Amino acid sequence: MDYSFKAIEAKWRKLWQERNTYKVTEDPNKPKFYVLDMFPYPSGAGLHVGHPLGYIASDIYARYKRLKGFNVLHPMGYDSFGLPAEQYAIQTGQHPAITTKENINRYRQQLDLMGFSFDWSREVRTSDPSYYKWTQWIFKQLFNAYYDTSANKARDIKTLVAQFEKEGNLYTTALHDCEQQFDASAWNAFTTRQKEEVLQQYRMAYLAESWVNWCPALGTVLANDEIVNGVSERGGHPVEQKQMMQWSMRIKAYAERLLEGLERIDWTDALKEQQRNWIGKSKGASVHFGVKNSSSQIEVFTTRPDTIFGVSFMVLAPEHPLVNEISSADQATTIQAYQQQAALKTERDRQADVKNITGAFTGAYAIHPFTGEEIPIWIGDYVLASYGTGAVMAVPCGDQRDYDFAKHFGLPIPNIFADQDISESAFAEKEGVIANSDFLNGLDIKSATERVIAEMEKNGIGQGKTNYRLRDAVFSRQRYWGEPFPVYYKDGVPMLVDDTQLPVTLPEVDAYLPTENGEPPLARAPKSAWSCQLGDRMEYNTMPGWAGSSWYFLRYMDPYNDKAFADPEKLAYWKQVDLYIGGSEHATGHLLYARFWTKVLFDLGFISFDEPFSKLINQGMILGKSAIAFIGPDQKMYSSDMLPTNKEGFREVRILVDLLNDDDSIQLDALKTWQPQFTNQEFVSNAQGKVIVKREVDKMSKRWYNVVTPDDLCEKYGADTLRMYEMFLGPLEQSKPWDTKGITGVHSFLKKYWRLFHSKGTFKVLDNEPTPEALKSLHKTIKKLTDDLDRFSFNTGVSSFMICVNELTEQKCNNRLILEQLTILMAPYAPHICEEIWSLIHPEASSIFNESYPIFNPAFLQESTFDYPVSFNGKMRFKLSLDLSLTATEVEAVVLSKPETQKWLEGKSPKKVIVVHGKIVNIVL
RNA sequence: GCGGAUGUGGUGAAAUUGGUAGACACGCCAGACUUAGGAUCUGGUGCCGAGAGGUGUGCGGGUUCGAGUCCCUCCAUCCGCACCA
Repeated sequence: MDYSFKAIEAKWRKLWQERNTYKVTEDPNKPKFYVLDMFPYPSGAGLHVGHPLGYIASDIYARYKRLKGFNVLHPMGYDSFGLPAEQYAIQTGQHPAITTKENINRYRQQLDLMGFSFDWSREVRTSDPSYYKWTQWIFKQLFNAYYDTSANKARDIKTLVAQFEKEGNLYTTALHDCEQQFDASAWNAFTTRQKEEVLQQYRMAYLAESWVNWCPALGTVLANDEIVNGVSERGGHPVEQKQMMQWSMRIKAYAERLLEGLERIDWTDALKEQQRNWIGKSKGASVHFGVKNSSSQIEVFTTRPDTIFGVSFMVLAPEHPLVNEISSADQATTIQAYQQQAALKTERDRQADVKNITGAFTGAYAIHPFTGEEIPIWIGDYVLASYGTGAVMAVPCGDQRDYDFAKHFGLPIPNIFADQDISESAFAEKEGVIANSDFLNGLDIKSATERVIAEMEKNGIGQGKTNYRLRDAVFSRQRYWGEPFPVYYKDGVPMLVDDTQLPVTLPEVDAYLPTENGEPPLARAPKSAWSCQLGDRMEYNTMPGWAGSSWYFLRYMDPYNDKAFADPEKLAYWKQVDLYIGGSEHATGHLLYARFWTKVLFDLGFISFDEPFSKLINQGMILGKSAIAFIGPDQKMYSSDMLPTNKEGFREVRILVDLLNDDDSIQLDALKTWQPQFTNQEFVSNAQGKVIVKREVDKMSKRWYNVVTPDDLCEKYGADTLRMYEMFLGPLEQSKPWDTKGITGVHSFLKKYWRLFHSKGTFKVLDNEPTPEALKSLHKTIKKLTDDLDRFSFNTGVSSFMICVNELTEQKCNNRLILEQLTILMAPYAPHICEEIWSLIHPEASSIFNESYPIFNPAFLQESTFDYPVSFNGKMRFKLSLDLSLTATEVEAVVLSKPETQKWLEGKSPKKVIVVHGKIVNIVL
């Protein structure tokens, strides 16, 4: 009987579904294990071979853990709100829900082909009202929370309100943006609206006028992580800075804990560094500078307070609120011109224009807090309004940007470093001795920093401060296809929709575009279209893409619960995700936000853990190999080995990779029917009559015509072959180009495995006594496989199976015990074929995945002899089989007595002989 | 500029604590079987060399009896961040 993978795979897909093989329920008698994939956004393009890479790895691991006796939660779902469906809706008028559903069906079909062990009964979709009901509910918890810096946790806003009623905000330890101070009687005298305006400055989810990244082409704001190189991540449209009233999340409150938590989780250093970098902690001091002839003060943040005596000017961001107030009359025009010019520049222009130094003098002077000297105040767009305080004390001798600014505008550059030459550039090293600095003279940087901060704190000039680059996350989007907020407005005051009225479902609209007044699409919905109609109006913004994905891993634990986002007992059973697999592109988006929400839910007592993903692996990207053909000036297509040296007038065209033969030659007839432009194409073929293309590695994408789909490969080789081949390609974390050629090796391996059980076309295993060789092959494989899986080395696992099958074939082994255990070992990698084999051995069994994993027995690997490699000066020359009972001294004696050794000694006597028992012999000449 | 990762045959790669470099595959070469084969099987295959042998893990140094692995300098590629005070 041949290995008819198609029939086998179809059969088991059906039976697994019928038998609910992968359904899992909480079982207190078993240890749990939670294996999660980053759920996909179901795009219209479907899956290519790169997408399932991580799913295959997680599936293998989930099945392995299950065979090891764990109760494994391994769910899948869809991150189904998002821009592409909405853009498509704008173009076609088709409701995004319909497109999304179609795409999900297509994804599901493709995923099913691969034989994953997902418990589909737990599927979640973020765009499903029964799901986003709880996204809205969590938003409400965030709205009703503030951050208490003394307890270092989020708390119910009621606690804060009670405090305000008792003593105002004079002694509060809550984190806030509130500049107003009030006592209890003042608070109690506030109107509802005034109270809410104050509370907004404390809430974890808050409404505020803030600088946002506005993308005019998409008609919405974007979070920082949604912008790549100054343009939108989706679509690549330009982004500008704009002040708008927006919902935000006070993620800054968690900066330190997000940093600290990284110490406790098993993620790669690369990813942790990316998050650390994004959070951007820097220690320094906040210093207040008085302004001449003004009561205003300028607060600056500096990481180098030790250089305070080197300050020769100050620079404010053009948008700094004090600029207009302090500018002198004669400079006002210049300043305004500069401000306008800066405002016109997009973030991208500013970035592109780093070398171009610009700025303007305000005409005002600051007073140096220690020397009392007058310091000119400038504005310049190299100072960012959104970082620190939007103002810097410029120390040109110690900072290159300040140095360049000073040179450009002819400002003084006093040197405060002993023995440092600053005639060419600033001295920015973190080691040195301070000079010309009054009480800091002679101190090194570290002690000077401590000393000056102490002095500042004593005189009330400033204090030590830690600053973070992380900014609060903008949470509203002016889009249709997202979660509506559970918020309405009454007299301009935002109010929460009551839990009983959740979910606030997405209302139908007549178009998925902003209104004429520039309001978000939801403003188009008539009152009657809303699931609830409260106050003067509902909130028209929707939540960003990361809202639903920040907590979905919790919903899998209890996806149908309509009383809570998940049952506390189930949450307590499954806890964190033990293994999370997905791409590294989410480093500063999803992975940060999910950690943030988890910490808030933890603080508020809803869950018992404050990190969502205890181990995370980033799978590498599978790249495509594009096919490039050359069209000559004569419009003929040249085989790449027929190109003239002078390629002038030649152009390159990309050809669909499906049109290639294995030797990279084009199937010419297929090409002619592929696109009309090639219908009458003429060719310059090579000596073999072929037209060969050049292969180039690109991202796998439709636009490069280099997409390889899992469907085609499943059809041709079967899912088991594809699964194993994807693992065999190389280490999971590594990016690598896809090359279908090698797949035949894995496919013939599976056939070879199949043949172990079949002699002369019939299935046959024997109950004889296993041979020591077979036991050795098996147990070597058990050990290797377990080690490999424990370190997520899936590629070497596949090799081990090949070695084992090669050895057993060599030994003509068809012993039942050996082959059974091998089959269980292989089942996580190749579930269909192994399940089929298992059913042939055990017709009564419902699934191989109810068996238990083989146990390694070192006794079978014990050897009595060892082939010692004998090296001379570290270079291996020959091998010598010796009894392992020989001691090192005995080994040395035997080795030295051998004629082989004498030959390599060339009459010399060895200086030294090193014998490592059971490892190596090295003779030093 | 800062941070991270990676450099090993024609190709994908392996070598887990310093101990036989290139496992396992693809490809290629030779052969067997075959009407045929994109089937199956056998043997070979880092490079130089007829051979003995030499040489070899991005470059250059170092530590060691012994280095792909540890240390230092440099180079290249990829990724992330970036006028962050």
